[in-house]
Amino acid sequence: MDEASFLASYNPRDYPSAAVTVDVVALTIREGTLCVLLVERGQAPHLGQNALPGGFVRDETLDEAALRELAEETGLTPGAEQDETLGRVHLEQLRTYGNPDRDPRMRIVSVAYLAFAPHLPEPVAGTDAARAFWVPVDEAKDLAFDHDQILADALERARDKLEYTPLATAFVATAFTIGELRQVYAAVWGEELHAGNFHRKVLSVPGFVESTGETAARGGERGGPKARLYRAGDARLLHPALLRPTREDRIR
Amino acid sequence: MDEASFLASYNPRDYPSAAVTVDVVALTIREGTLCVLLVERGQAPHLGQNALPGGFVRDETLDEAALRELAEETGLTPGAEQDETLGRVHLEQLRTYGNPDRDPRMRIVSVAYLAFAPHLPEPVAGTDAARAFWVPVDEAKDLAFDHDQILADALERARDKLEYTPLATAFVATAFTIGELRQVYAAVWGEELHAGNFHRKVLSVPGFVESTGETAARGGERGGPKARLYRAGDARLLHPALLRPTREDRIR
DNA sequence: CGAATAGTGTCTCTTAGACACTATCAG
DNA sequence: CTGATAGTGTCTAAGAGACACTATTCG
Repeated sequence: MDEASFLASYNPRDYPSAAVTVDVVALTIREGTLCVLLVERGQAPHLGQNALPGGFVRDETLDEAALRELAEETGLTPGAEQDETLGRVHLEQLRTYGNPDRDPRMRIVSVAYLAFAPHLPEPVAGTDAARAFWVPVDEAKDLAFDHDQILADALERARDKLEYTPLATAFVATAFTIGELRQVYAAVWGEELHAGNFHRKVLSVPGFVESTGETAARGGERGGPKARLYRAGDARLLHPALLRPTREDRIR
Repeated sequence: MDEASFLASYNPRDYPSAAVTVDVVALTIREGTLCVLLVERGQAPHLGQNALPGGFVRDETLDEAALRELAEETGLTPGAEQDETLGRVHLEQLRTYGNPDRDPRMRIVSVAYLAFAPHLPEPVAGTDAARAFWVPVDEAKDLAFDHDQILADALERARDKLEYTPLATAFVATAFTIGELRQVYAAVWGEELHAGNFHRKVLSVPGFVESTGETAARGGERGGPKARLYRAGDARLLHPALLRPTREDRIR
């Protein structure tokens, strides 16, 4: 049955319907390590197991549902106030997971979202967020449902997007040094980058970063000169792109 | 409400649920022009308007639903028989559209798919596919619901994927000439490519194409030597990529 | 001071793209 | 023959990456 005839004979009770949820893969960088926001499940199925934060979609857009879930689990408030932290979160749809057997109880179609955030405060006890915590992505295993797969897809997407978009700036403060930006790439890609070449390359991409004219208050923790500060530029795509070191196994 | 507490207190009738559909953006190339498969709606809403083929998701995966819809609308049979045409269709999820007001009757969440197909036969009358037809993408306007937006997103994705994946080979026969491949790029990108440089570039990308050792039966329609034939190689990503001519307006 | 970091200079290799040119084939 | 196409050669400019080097700052 196609959509047209479905609609023509429409009666909500005549057709099977599914529950629609959103799940959010929220990524941030803490102490040089890429971390993901998880919650511990308080009920069956998968009681006690970790899972991605998510929930039922209400009378709202899918994007709104994802932002709401993220806000609830982090204890931050969304909205027009342009919160210095949550207001800067980048949110995008990842993909949708809807295998009939992905939830043991009923058909649940989940729209997964990917969120990039600068350093967020630890979720505060006493709120909805009490059950949420940040975990290094390497330690996020054995998640509930198909969330291992969702996380894997999210990480692959994140690594790709750093190459050709300026999204790395979503992980740092509004003013940042080139070294901080390089640490973002290192954390997400899991490999060190040559500092000198990275520096020159970032500055050579039009619209990636622009100078604030300021300089960092102090040098590095283990020595080194005070670095210049930059803010995100107006480019939406990086050209030329910052390609990862080629790995044959990604190609075939 | 998050997913955990939703599941714990689960009763299907207790919660609002949505209808889940798949919509398919099927692209092919006919006479050098990129075309999309459309159906004419036979019922309200949007009676008589063109729309993307799609339909309700049954007890199957989302991917299966999309393939089934495509098969029904083209009159071809899917399945393990590896049909010379439908078996070679590349199908991937595009994104999910679920704004509360996208359908006037009820909440419908639609998972959109993108299909790349070699030249398919005209849909045959007397079947479900009688209402389906191929339309050049430039002429596919004023579609029902939010299908204009879905089509626009699909075209953007298709143009991107040609750059860094070997998907162009999904638009041609199993054996093809470099010239035919170039016409695929020209049709999707909407701009001519330099024949000589394109030729050398395609052959320089490891795993993109491999020679069959054969030669085309005859030269071009308007003259020219017989071209060598190639088949798709084993690369899943093109490295180096075949980048489109840079356009400043795509970057900012 | 010694170690680490910011930032720059330089060299090599690869790639993109412009242009030119020959060979082959249809009409 | 004429015109169009297949395929190759060559040159230039740009970018990636290796390596070297200086200057600055923390401990």
